[in-house]
This record gives sequence, structure tokens and C-alpha cells, in this order.
Amino acid sequence: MKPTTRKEEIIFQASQLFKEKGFSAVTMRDIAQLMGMKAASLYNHIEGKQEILSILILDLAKGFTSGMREIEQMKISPLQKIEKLIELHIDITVNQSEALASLNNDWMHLEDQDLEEFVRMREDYEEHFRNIIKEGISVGQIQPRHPEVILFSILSTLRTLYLWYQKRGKLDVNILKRDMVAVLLRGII
Amino acid sequence: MKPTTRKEEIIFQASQLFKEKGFSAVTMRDIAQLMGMKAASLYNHIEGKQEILSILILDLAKGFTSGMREIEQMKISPLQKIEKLIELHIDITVNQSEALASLNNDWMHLEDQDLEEFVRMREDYEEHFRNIIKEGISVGQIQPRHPEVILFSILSTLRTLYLWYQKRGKLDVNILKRDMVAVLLRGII
DNA sequence: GTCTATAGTGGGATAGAC
DNA sequence: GTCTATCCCACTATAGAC
Repeated sequence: MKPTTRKEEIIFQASQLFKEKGFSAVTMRDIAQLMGMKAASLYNHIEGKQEILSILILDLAKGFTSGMREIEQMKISPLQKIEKLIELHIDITVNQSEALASLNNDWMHLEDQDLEEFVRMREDYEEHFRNIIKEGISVGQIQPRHPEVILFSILSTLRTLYLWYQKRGKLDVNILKRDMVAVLLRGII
Repeated sequence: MKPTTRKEEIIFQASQLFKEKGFSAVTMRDIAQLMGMKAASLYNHIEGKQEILSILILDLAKGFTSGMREIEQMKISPLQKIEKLIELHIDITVNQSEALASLNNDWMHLEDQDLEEFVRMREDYEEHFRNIIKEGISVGQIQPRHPEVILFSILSTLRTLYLWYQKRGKLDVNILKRDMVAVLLRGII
């Protein structure tokens, strides 16, 4: 996530602000100030505030979608697929925690087709995740509890990991993966 | 959470909007419309938009703080205390999911002393939770993994439960408590 | 590609009639 | 206690000079 073009740099700086205060509370003037320019100048590079949000969220959502597709096609057990999904979330958290904040908290401020596309992708993602859990239950690898509770419990932890990852002084990613997989799959007792 | 006074009704209606769109994206005109009045009339009952947020978040935070204090004083094992804490979160989620959304997502829009007070209460709450986990580890009731990973995993699930609870057609609370305790404590394998 | 200036809109909040 | 009218300000975005 190293911004190369001017446009990417604007989107990157905006994402920092969106994470701190939320999309609605961030102004074009705030973003311009971080860029060291005036708000009007931003419009030479981007269409507007909405475009920034849309790029941030939809690009990231596509990352989750393609990651899910790859994992689904692997010839491994359902439980191993869930481990891979946990690792996917951790990798994305580490590399794109700002965009993740927008995806979690500001998706409802997307407009029209962007909003529809996002909601569709998210439902799709959850549906595939749920199916992997169900398969794990049916082959006896996972406890026969309500798949929805399991899905929610894992996803909510992974989705809010970005809030916590940097507070704790950047744990080593591999240690984090190992401990997280252990806690989520095997519990704490 | 049945609003009785006019002021409480305004705060309640506002909380619905804050949950949907976030504090910054909700206008006094939006709130007034839900109340069937004009924005100017709101000011006969409340000081302003900030007061609404402040009451919503601080009242709820105090609920968590006093719940934690009660549980800590019980003469039960660390693991049983964690079970009680899970139940506390579920009860609050069921009864006050709108305020919970503001507490999770809009706390940074509190001002001055309110912001300070909230941050202090939250840190305190996490500190006490962490100590219960550590005690559980030291008496051998809980796996000797990093307490921070355990704390985060449980708290992030409980904190975002409000997002999910109503989508799924209001599960029976007792079933939810039982399954949630099982998944969080014993894992899914 | 950045600037100043400004249009156009909508926000929180207040004054004062009823 | 609610209303209309309005203030003042901040917002997104555009126009046009440099």
C-alpha cells in the first residue's frame, strides 16, 4: 500500500482521516491540509469525496472476494480453509487497516450502484464462509453448533482486529496468526 | 429502555438514526422529523446535538462499569466471572443496541471532559477484564495464551453483537447466551 | 497543477411570535 | 412547547487566473 500516483496519495491520506473520525466528519479541507495543498486542488486528481470512499471500500472488498475464491479452490479440509481465511484477514489488516476501517464503518455512505455492489459482495462472502463452516460440521471437523453463531464470532473478531493491532505495538504477524487461530478454533479453556 | 419524558424520547429516536448513519451524518432536522416537530423545537428539551451523544454514551458506559463491579465482587471462579460478563454484554445488547452502536462508533465525537471520562472508563473496564483473564490463567482454568489476544477476541465479538443480533430475527436470549459462551470459551472444534 | 474567489447548499443554533 | 424566520458558519465543488 505505498501510494505512487498523486491520486493514490490523496486516497491514502484520506483513509487515515476516515479511520480516525469517520467519512462524514472528514472535510475536503482536512484532506487537503494533510496533502499540503488547498481543497480546490484536490479536484484536479479526484472527482470528489465520494470517489475516494468508493475506491477505498470496493477495492478492498474485491480483495476479500478474490481471496475467498482462491481458498475455496484449494484441495484442503474445511478446517484448513478456515485457518486460511483467518490468515487472509490478518494479512489484509496488517497491510490495509485504514481502508478496513472505512469498509466496516462507512460502507453505508456509498451511493447507488457502489452501495449495491458492496452489499452484494459482502453477502456473497458471508455465504461462502457459512458454507465452509457447514461443510466442516457435516464432516465432523467442527462442533455441531449453530453455523451462524460460529460465523459471527469469527468474523466479528477478524473484522475489528484493525482497531487493536496497532495499539499493541505491532505484534509479529506470524505469532498473531498462530495465537488467533488457536483462540478462535480451540477456545480458551 | 422505554422513553417516558420528551427528552428521553428525543434521545431514543436520535439513537436510531445514529446507529444507521453515524453521529456526524445525522442532522437535527432528521431527528426533528422523526419526532414530528421542527428542529428549533428540539432545543426546548435538549441543549444540543452534543448533549444527546454524551448522554447516550456515558450512561451506557456507566452501565458496563457498574456491571463489572458487581461481577468482580461475586465469590465465583474467574471462568464463571467471564461467563457473567458475556451475559452482561448480551443483556445490554438486547436492551440498548442503539446506544451501543454510538458507544462503539461515535465515542470520538465526544468533547472535552466527556471524552476524557469515556476513555478512562473504557480503559478501566478492559483492565479489570484483563485481570480476570490473568487470574484464570494463573489458577489453570484458562489456557496460558497471551491474555491480550483472549481479551480482544472475546470483547470484539461481544461489542459487535448488536450488528448481528437483530438481523437474525431476535434469537431467544437464553439460547444465545448458552451458544455464545460455548463458542467463546470452548472453541468450535 | 495550484491558487483565489465564490457559488450554492445545508448545517447547528437562537429570537421572538403565538 | 411549537412554530417561522433567520443568523452565521462550514461544507463540496466549480471558474478562471497564473
